[in-house]
Amino acid sequence: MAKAARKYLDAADREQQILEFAIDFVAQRGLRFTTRELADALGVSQPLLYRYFKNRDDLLQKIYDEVYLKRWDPGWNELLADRSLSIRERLVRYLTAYTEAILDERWIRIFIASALEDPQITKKYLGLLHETTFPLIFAEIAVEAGVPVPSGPQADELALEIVWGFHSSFFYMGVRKYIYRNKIPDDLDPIIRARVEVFVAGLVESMPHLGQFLPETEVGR
Amino acid sequence: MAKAARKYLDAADREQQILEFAIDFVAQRGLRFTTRELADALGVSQPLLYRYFKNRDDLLQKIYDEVYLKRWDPGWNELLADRSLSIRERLVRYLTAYTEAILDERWIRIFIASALEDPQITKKYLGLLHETTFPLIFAEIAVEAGVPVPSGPQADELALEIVWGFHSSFFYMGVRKYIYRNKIPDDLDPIIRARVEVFVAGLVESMPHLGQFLPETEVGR
DNA sequence: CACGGAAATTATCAAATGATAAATTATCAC
DNA sequence: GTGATAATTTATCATTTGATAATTTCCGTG
Repeated sequence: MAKAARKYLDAADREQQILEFAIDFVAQRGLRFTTRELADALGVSQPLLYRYFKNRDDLLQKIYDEVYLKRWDPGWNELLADRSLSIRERLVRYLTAYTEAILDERWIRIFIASALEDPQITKKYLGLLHETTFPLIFAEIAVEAGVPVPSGPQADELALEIVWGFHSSFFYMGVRKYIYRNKIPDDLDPIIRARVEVFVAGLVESMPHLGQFLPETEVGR
Repeated sequence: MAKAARKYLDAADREQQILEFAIDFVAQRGLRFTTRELADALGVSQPLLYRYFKNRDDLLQKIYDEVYLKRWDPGWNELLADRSLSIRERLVRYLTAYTEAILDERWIRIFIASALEDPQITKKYLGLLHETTFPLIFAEIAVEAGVPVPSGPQADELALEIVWGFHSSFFYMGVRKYIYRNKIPDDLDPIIRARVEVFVAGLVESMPHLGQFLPETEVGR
């Protein structure tokens, strides 16, 4: 309350306030915003932004850092590896946590907008999925299916693609909601459970025969 | 050759040339391009653009029309309904054609950029999928599974979500390639076949039990 | 080959924009 | 309360930008 009445904020508070506001603002308006639009919407003068941020790009960089950092929970991979739970249950819990983290207007819109502008910005985040989470999911389902994880570059690639397809469908719900502005169901739990069921059942069923989809090159090796 | 040497093109030719060039240009630079950048890159003067396009927004609108129109083949739905082929084969053929149509840098990047700017632009295209193609796919797999298509709003929604998840994974390959700039496999055929196999097998297997994922409300009705 | 009309460029504007410097106002310590 | 200090605003610039008007260049036709 004392803070709210003040006109002159402490530098640290003002910087944080601008940053938080800018995140929402940029999520709505996209990267074409002007510094004046932002300052007007926040109710401060435009040059004030330059007291806290070196320039427009510096502000954007801070926005990216703030949005992307601290959304990734390293505990997720441990959860996926915890064999005291069924693989279906692990996937449901992981995806529930994951969708909760990313189904956020600011996260989705800034993620896509920044990737469109410069793919480097999102590279680190995507690498985490691609190199750690996806192989783990595939391997755990292989255990469930009772077959050895297929090896070889072609088989690895196919496995990754299968998991990509599954996993991306959850991110894509965010795209549908916050970019296409489609309605998506309020309660995601049944959808997560149904998709997990379809995916695990299908992959357990077909994993023994996935080799048939590989090019011949690897067969004789 | 006669056309190539001319400095003063026919109005219709010049308009087409600018439009084609602008599509590539906007796909790369995004919507933040300036009219001068565009004109310079094409090698004409900036005011020339205003001879052919009323203003910047008019050019953008023409770009959207050109990119979105004529990419949708109405024959796709007929193909999906053709029971002389197995459902797996139909899906493989449909998805092969579909991915070929949309795995295009200009299409993907302009689609996402325009949706980010104004979701109205992509609404018609998405409606086609949501209202026609998706229910059809689900119904055909129900036939394959030998069960009646579940009915009721909750069941419809769940069915749509399941197909959304599957179908979007192909569009998402375009996002990965042209927005994230990730490498994706050159040969998509094995991936399409494997994903179709996993999906159909999983859905056939689990469709009889999908009711368990519905909220209780519908059970007693 | 000249001449008329269409196509294109040059010149130019007013508004918008990122950024800086100078002046002003609030807040705190004493 | 008063003055020092930090926070904020006002004033201002140089560029950039979308758009228009005036001028010039090309090209087919008689």
